[in-house]
Amino acid sequence: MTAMKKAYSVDQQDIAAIFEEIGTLLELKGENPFRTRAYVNAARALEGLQGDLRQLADEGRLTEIKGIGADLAAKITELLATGRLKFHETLVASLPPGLMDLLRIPGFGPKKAKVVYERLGVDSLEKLEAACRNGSVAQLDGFGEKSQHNILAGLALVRQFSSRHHIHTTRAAAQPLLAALRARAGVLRCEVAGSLRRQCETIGDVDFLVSARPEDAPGIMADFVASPGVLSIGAQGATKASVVLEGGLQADLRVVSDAQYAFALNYFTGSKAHNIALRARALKLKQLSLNEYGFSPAAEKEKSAKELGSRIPCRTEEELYAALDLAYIPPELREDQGEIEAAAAGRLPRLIEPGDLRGTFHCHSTWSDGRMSIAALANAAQGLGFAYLGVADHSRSSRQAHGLDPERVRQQAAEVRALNARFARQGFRIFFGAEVDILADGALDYDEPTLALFDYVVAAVHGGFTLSADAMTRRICQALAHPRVTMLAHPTGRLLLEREPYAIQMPAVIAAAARHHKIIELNAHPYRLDMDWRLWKHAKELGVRCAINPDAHSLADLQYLAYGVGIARKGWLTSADVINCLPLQEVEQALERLRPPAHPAG
DNA sequence: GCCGTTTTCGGCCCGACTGTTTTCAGTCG
Repeated sequence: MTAMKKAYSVDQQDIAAIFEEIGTLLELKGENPFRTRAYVNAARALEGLQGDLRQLADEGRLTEIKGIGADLAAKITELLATGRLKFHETLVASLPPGLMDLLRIPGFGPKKAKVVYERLGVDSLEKLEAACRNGSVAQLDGFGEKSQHNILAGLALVRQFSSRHHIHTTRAAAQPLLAALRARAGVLRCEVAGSLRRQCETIGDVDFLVSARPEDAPGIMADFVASPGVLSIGAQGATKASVVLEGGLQADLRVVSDAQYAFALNYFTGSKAHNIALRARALKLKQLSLNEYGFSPAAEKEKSAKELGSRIPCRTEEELYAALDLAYIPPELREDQGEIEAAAAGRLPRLIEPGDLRGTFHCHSTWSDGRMSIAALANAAQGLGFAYLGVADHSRSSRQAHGLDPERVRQQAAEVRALNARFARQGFRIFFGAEVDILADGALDYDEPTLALFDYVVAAVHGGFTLSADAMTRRICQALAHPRVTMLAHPTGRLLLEREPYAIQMPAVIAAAARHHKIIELNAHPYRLDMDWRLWKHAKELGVRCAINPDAHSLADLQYLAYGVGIARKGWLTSADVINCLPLQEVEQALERLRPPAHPAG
């Protein structure tokens, strides 16, 4: 294995975070806003960068990254070489550490933070609260009683809720509101926009978009802010309202005319980076300015599309993209990660859809910690229209999950054989697998004769979390090299949203999977949706196939496959990249190819 | 601080809402 040791453990995500922070700090200091934005833009560029930043730096090609010039290239080089950035440290030291916390308050940005800091010496949430309570904030220029009151309300929210929410809980909260909006008289078209429509793993807030006649808008708005579950109203105007739902989720509603709907849907779906790139394209290609109301001639700034209607009317987003000579770009891809170039060249993939799944793997039965028998799981899979289902119960070291010893594995194998004899007539098959622990030394939890009983083996990490990132990565790569391993389970093992993923080096793991022709599991369980979608794009580029697995313990868990498909779509995956999309016979052949012959008798 | 078919200076996406203002700045998306 190649040495994975690095001089300093900063990667491009760390550098992006530092640039992001520099942007905020410069804003707090009242720096030139365009200089500030340059750092934020550079952070975005680094977050989405495919390939090896260190290699680019070594080859002196950092300035080839859009948004990185000579100055930022030098700062990246300094970070890679020393793990630190003098400029950043000086900047951090020049401001009190608690100042950044103030920005978490809704409606409270860098300019206001700067004022309360310079005029009142407020440099923490606690001091801000005290300053509001003794009335001194309301005395400041540009502030008043209302601002002071809103800051106190915002402080309470910050303390009560964290700022991002899982797609699973967000969709559950959004569903009834969406249904109510669609059912309301006067609502012509209605859709969820924003990061939820883009199928992002975590959601900052929910955006609803409605088209309606102007005279209907106020009533729709009033009903929305009075919906069940609304905790507080942040803003309510003629076309826009913003509320906080129980659980701390923010929900925004925009109402536009039906002629504006396609433009607004596109605009509010984002991402921001995608929107900016689209507008730049409209200006360059058509000399048209694009906003949420339509296209307008760039030369006539004062006459907007809002007043005159769009220069190019579009009823749907398909028409909007066509007006820019682009193929329709699915929401999941709208991250300015090459999708516009691909759409222009007609090279967009046909993304995987939920209906493409023919089966799934990694389901737990009552043999270990699942709640359904194997037969019940198989029936549920048939109910979903699947042609196969892989059972993969825990190996013996996972004692808390009633992992199976070799003797019970043999008993389970017999049950699966008996069931398959019955299911074969219906063209359905149960694949017999196991979720086998990767032990501390990188070895597998069963001996060779036991491993040879399985149709496939899912290797999984369930312990040793105190290992260093390098050691954990080596351990996983070693398991991937094992001939009996078919796929790697929940690679980043993010058990809960609030917890950090295991500190492993995913690019190295993906490279190992490519080297050994192994499959990487895209775990669809909402609390384990793991691997950033950018890594799936990277995996695809290396030809690594994935398996979208529910890690199911109950019937309800099988529904989670939809989340896995969403993440797969964000990673540009097509049905060809996902083994679950193969028909039964081809899966049998594929698993057989990955499976070494059993040892000769003896 | 970046960028360039307007290329080494002078721009940098655009609009709604709020609260403070009497015409606008700040924040947000």
